[in-house]
Amino acid sequence: MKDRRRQERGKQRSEQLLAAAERVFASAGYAGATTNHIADEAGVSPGTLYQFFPNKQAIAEALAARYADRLAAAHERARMGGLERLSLTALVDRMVDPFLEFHREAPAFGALFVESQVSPELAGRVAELSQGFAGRLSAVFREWSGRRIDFLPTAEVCVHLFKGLLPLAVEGSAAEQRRGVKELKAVMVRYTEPILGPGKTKRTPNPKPRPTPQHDAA
Amino acid sequence: MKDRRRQERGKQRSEQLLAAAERVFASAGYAGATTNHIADEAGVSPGTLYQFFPNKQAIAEALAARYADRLAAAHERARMGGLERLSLTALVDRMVDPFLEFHREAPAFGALFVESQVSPELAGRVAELSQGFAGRLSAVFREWSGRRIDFLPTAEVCVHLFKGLLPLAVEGSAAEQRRGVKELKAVMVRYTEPILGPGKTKRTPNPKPRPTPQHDAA
DNA sequence: AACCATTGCGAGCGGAAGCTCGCATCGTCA
DNA sequence: TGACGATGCGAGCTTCCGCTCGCAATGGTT
Repeated sequence: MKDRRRQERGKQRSEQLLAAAERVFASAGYAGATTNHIADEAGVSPGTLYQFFPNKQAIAEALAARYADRLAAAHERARMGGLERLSLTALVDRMVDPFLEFHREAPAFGALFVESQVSPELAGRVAELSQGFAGRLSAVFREWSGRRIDFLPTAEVCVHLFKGLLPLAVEGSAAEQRRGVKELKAVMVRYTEPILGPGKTKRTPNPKPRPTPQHDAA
Repeated sequence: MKDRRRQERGKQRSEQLLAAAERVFASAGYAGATTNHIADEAGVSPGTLYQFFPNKQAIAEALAARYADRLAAAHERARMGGLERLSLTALVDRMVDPFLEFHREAPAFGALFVESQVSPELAGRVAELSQGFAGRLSAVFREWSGRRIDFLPTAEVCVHLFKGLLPLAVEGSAAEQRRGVKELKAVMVRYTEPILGPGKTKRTPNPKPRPTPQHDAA
């Protein structure tokens, strides 16, 4: 009874601290964040923080682990309903949109995902995150294309494209963000198109599927 | 006479310190580098370091400014001889190769160029670097395509592609680096092709210029 | 040789950040 | 209600880092 209560409280505190850490990491980055600030943001004392996490790094690792799970779940959801009948553009939408939406509701994700120059252990966790993403992407490519090729290298390039273009897709005005997202998707489509092949059952089987996309805003 | 000598010595010391800072920034990043370490690496005392630079940030700014000049010069050199008769692939080579070579001989460049989470002033300097790069790229696109369009947005996307794929092109084994460079160029070509148009005087005027590039290593 | 401006040194200062520890508070049970 | 373990607090310890300042070494001029 007592233990149960204690565990529940602990879970709550833990969540509370992780949420606070998320906000602080998002605004200051990992290196710029201080544990005192995180504790403050959570409304608890530094001592309480250290009852739940052995050190600052562990907080970021816990966030990374949670993000890895959530992102995998989001992509699993995106795969429901099958992929074979999608155009390449739609396929890219299916992979990019959940990722961006996830990024929006987990703002510290970007900071941890992109930020280099962290401790080796944390870097390892983040690398796992990227690898998981790449693995899922390559599986999707394989399923969609029907080819029995190892798409992992291609997927890894795509992950780096994500990282590189993420700032364009989430920073600046709403219009700039829309542009950023569009360019991100365009890059993905144009890069993967010759590698994935035309696909088997597409909605646009005519020889000129996309009329050579241009900048619409001159 | 005395002044002349003093100035010469000062320049030497300054160079010495910048070279040391370059090594330290390259291996530890900006935040991870310590001024004491830089002074040590240069074989001087912290006090001497602070005779030439008011603070740590100024060191990085001096490096950034020097990098901006050098990179601009490298690109200017790459434009010599005209661009009109080049294929798009060759054009991308002309812009990417100097950049990569520059990165190799100025290893701290990548750390400063990619690293986020620095002081606003330094971030501004780095942003200038990116903008200069994007500006030159857009001018090249304009000259090559012959179209009187503003290619700056496209060029900015390209700069972000660079940043994102740079790790793939400069880390890992030599074979991995070659692959990384190849993919970087492939991304550039495929992304810009529909925007830049087919070009006017190309070496490959047949309707199927590149036979749908694939992964060569399966 | 004597002098002195310039250059160089490095122990140490000020402060910030991660983390701790002894004490206060709370909640449960006799 | 009193006692006692669990929970929470926050001042402060330890370490590290950017930066300084008083003193020593240098070398050119007289």
